[in-house]
Amino acid sequence: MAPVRELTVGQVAMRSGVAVSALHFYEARGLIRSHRTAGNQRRYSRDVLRRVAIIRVAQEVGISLAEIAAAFQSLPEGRTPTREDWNLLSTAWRDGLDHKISQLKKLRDGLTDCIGCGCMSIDKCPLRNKEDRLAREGTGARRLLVP
Amino acid sequence: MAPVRELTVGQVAMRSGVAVSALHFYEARGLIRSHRTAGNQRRYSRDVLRRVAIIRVAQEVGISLAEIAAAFQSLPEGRTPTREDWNLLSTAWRDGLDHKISQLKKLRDGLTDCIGCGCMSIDKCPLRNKEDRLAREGTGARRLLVP
DNA sequence: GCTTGACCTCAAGTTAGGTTGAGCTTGTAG
DNA sequence: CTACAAGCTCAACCTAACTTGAGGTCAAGC
Repeated sequence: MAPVRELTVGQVAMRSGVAVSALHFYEARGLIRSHRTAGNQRRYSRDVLRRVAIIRVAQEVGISLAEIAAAFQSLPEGRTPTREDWNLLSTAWRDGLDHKISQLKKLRDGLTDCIGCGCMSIDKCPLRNKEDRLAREGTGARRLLVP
Repeated sequence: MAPVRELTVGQVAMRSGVAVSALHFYEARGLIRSHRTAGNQRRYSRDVLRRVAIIRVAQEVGISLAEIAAAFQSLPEGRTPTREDWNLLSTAWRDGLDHKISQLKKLRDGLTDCIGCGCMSIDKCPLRNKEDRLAREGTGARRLLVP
């Protein structure tokens, strides 16, 4: 059987469903890595597919590329990450995810309660958190927080 | 006791925790409404605070302003929304929120399983959905979907 | 009556996350 | 060996969601 072949950008794009330009972009942001052939073309090892899959899912739930990149720092540099490595990553995200899930549930179930409760002065409404988590973190577009 | 006083932008900004410029912006986007004094200054009725609170919470979970605006279309034009009105709104969002919640749970609980399972060909991985929900909806920044 | 702070408008700038296009190089199939 | 698809780089463009700044108005206190 064929040895573990390396992938071209096009192949990664096909299999992961993201555009080549996005892969270039992720690489520039340090989310994925490649090495080059003699002819300066990118080659990826197979685990890039896992990374990309995680990137997409994480993004879909509102985690920024910067945060994903930060989380990926915990992954090993040289070798292909093991199941354990990935597990650590999801554990690191757990608190943020838990918070997000509870916010979503509140929005889903409790919108009316909270909205109707007359407690709209920000510092008291349970929907809003006293820590002012929405405080700016620089200018520009406001990002979702999963600290 | 004082009658129901109208609020100035500054007051709304203070009480809601969002910048005056953001309130202008929301108004331009049709998310909130005001009328003007003789001197061309904005005055808001109290229920703007509820709207703003919802906007912030909805944003925090990844709903775009456009989607929020669309949902707000269901609110009554002339009168202050009742608890029932708000309830309808959250009901309308329920499916999207349910989906998001399940995605988050998968990410939280199942990252390792899925990542480790070797099923990384997109069309088969349970973390990814076959409907290609990530398909582009125009160019530019990719938005979270809560359809 | 004047000053001070809150408002107003409108244009331009910013960040995130990519896409698009031009111009040039690689690699593979016929 | 020659097409021609795939790659490469780099700069420019795009949307969302705001902020910043310039230049001018309004209103309440002293």
